[in-house]
Amino acid sequence: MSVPVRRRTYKPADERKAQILDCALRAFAEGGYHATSIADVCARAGIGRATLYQYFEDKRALLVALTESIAERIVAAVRNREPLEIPQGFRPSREQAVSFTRERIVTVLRAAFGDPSTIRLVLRAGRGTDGMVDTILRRIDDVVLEVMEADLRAAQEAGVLRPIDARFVARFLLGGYEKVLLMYVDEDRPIDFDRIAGDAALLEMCGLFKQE
Amino acid sequence: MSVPVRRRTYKPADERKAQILDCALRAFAEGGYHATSIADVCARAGIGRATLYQYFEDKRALLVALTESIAERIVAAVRNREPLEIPQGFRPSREQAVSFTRERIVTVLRAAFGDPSTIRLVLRAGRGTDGMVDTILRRIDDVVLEVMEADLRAAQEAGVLRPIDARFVARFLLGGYEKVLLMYVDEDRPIDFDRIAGDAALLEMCGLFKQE
Amino acid sequence: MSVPVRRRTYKPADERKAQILDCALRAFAEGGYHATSIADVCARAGIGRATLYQYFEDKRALLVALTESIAERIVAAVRNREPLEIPQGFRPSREQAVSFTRERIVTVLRAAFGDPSTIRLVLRAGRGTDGMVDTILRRIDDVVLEVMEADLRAAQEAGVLRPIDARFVARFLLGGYEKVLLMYVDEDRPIDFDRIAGDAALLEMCGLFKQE
Amino acid sequence: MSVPVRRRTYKPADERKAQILDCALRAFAEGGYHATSIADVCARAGIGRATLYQYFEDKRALLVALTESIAERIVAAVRNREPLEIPQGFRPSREQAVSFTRERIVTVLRAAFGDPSTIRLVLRAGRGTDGMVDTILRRIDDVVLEVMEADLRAAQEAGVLRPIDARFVARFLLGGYEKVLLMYVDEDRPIDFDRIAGDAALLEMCGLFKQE
DNA sequence: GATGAATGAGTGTTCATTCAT
DNA sequence: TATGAATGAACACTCATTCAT
Repeated sequence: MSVPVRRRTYKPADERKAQILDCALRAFAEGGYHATSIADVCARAGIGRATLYQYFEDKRALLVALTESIAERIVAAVRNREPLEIPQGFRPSREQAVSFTRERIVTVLRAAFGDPSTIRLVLRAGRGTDGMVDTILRRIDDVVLEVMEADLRAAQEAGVLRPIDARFVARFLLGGYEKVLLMYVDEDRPIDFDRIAGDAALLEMCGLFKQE
Repeated sequence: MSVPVRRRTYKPADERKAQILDCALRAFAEGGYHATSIADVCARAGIGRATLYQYFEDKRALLVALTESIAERIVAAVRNREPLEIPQGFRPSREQAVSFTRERIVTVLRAAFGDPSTIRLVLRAGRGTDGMVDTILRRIDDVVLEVMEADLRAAQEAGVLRPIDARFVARFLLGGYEKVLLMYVDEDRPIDFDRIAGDAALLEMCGLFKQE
Repeated sequence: MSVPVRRRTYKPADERKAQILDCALRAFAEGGYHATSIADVCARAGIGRATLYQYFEDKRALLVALTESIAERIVAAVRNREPLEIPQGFRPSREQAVSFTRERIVTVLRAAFGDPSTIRLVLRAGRGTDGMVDTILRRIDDVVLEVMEADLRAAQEAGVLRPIDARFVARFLLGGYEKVLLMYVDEDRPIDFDRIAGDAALLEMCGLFKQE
Repeated sequence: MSVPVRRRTYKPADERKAQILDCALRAFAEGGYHATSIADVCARAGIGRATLYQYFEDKRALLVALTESIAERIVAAVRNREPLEIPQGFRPSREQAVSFTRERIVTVLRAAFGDPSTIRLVLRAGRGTDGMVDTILRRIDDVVLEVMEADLRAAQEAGVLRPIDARFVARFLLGGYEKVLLMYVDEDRPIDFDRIAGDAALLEMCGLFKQE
């Protein structure tokens, strides 16, 4: 029956800012951007509503900053990978190709989509809320697609992969990963990156059709 | 400087209802559910705001009805397909498998996602707006996945396809199609179903790895 | 102890708009623009807060519209006067000049500043609240000064009045009237236009210096 | 992109207080009381917001103190004048009267309204913001009117001036001076006290009516 | 069947002000 | 003395929704 008294807490500015971003991420991911009020975010952070406005212009700016920070992380993770180098005349076996692909996939997925809130925000909650945010999300897409395409092209040029339109394939595969990740997230199951990468690698490399 | 005078128009109830649904679809698809106001929808339909409430309980109900109607269409389209029947001992060639797959894909895509507004609504605008709507969208997903899985299982049992987890594969492929469709829609290009189906069929069946 | 239940009332749009303007005038005049909340204005009008926003963009627009409407009234009143025509060679006596001046003054004051709320708004509450409002208030000033100057010039050219800078004199006299009006208003006394005009006319025409 | 780093500065208490008052005067005069935030004032003074509260209770108290200090200055200036003494039976010529009046006017105006910020604050920005402030402003008015009236009465009793209601005349003239000063200030022109006093003295003493 | 007018409930946002250092 | 950080209290404003015609 008593109002929960919250003691004023103090933090250095950057810690507080980071904390707010973190709370916002979880709040937006769980409830969606529109359904989440500034009050919700602040309650999570244990701060007054006005405090949030010391760090972010407005609600929109909060989402933009949040998305931006995620984008940076993902872009860094993705770009950090060694570029694919296929030695002149190298002819991997099917098993080698599958296993190699699996490794590459699992690394990126883990780095970029390690936590469920990020997945939800990037693939759902953020989409269509605001022009600026969409732009940032598209940038993420573009960067991820770019490295996927680069990989594909390199392998195609080395004669290892079939020459299907790399742009198309990259899109298609990314869509596949996203859908599968969302499945885990929606069902609230811990994401089994190894399994996903294993199945996907096999599918990507060898297709479904069973010969002889 | 003058308010555009709108003459009062009369229509039979079901026509009006259909018209409102149509306007709502386009409005929601273009601007997103939250960013679209009842006033926007009514303006498109050339009716007063109060009129809409004669046909729909509230904004949410409007979206639900809209999604429901789309769900019905898609479910019908998807279920309408002949179930996949593979004659005992039939061994198709790779070319046959690819071409057959292409046909099945193109049919479903056309039926289910023939128009861009539907794609936008089902894959974006609707998601995460409301529990009921999400349920319906999940139903669409489930139905589509169900037939895809059924196909896969049948072909696996007939020994034609590799035994990768059918549930996973169905998800993955559906995700791929969705992402590619969204690409077209986002870039405002007419969707080239044949091309998509062609590339996807090859990828699905044969994978990327090139054997000599 | 019971919440005062207010029945919803209906009015044609222009009546409501006029009523809101009227309530706003009184509210702003009494409490000042900033200290008056939208809720105050609405309470006076017996309407819900949202209703006000059907008629005015925002609080600022309300004040602008209000000032504009007052400006129109004053400008009309002031411009409506017969222009001063002094017949060639006419030499009025001092008494004639004073009495004539008194008449002109009383007419304009009555027309322009007939009610205390208007005086308060124009001379106080409106000033310095907003660029647009200030512009309108300046327009009122300009128009009033313009006709005062015109009168002065005409009389100076006819040789009836002393050639003191007409622009200066107009300002100075207007300032005098305003200050006196505010005195009445501040002391909440009914304004005695005849007395004001009488004293002012004598002062203006004959000055203080007593010649025997 | 970088926040302007402000080094912490230290000052003796009364200097700081005076400095804050000075900054507040200019800030309020330029932007008006309500539109000026505490932050604005502090930015001008180059101090943190919390520092201001070491010197003034609150925003209102700041304005009160400011107005008070101005009031003191004006009251002192006005009261400092020699009281008007007219020798028994002295009959000044018109020219003497005008010239004498001019001198008295120019002295007071210079002393009381020497700087534009003060004019703006006293005649505009301060008005109607707060009961206490209004009281102080009224005190200024009263004191100024009091000496004007005293002058007038003395001269009337000496038979030099026409017996028009002294209270009214004082108001009227003060209003005139104020309006003219504001004109200069609004147009951002340096105030030409001599010219004002010259024209006003002539007008006051002799009126507009031209006798041959 | 249609709608102009009215509104409650809610949200984002601001700003003067306080606390802890 | 000075201030960065935190905040309550207030307020403007929006929008889905309802009422009376």
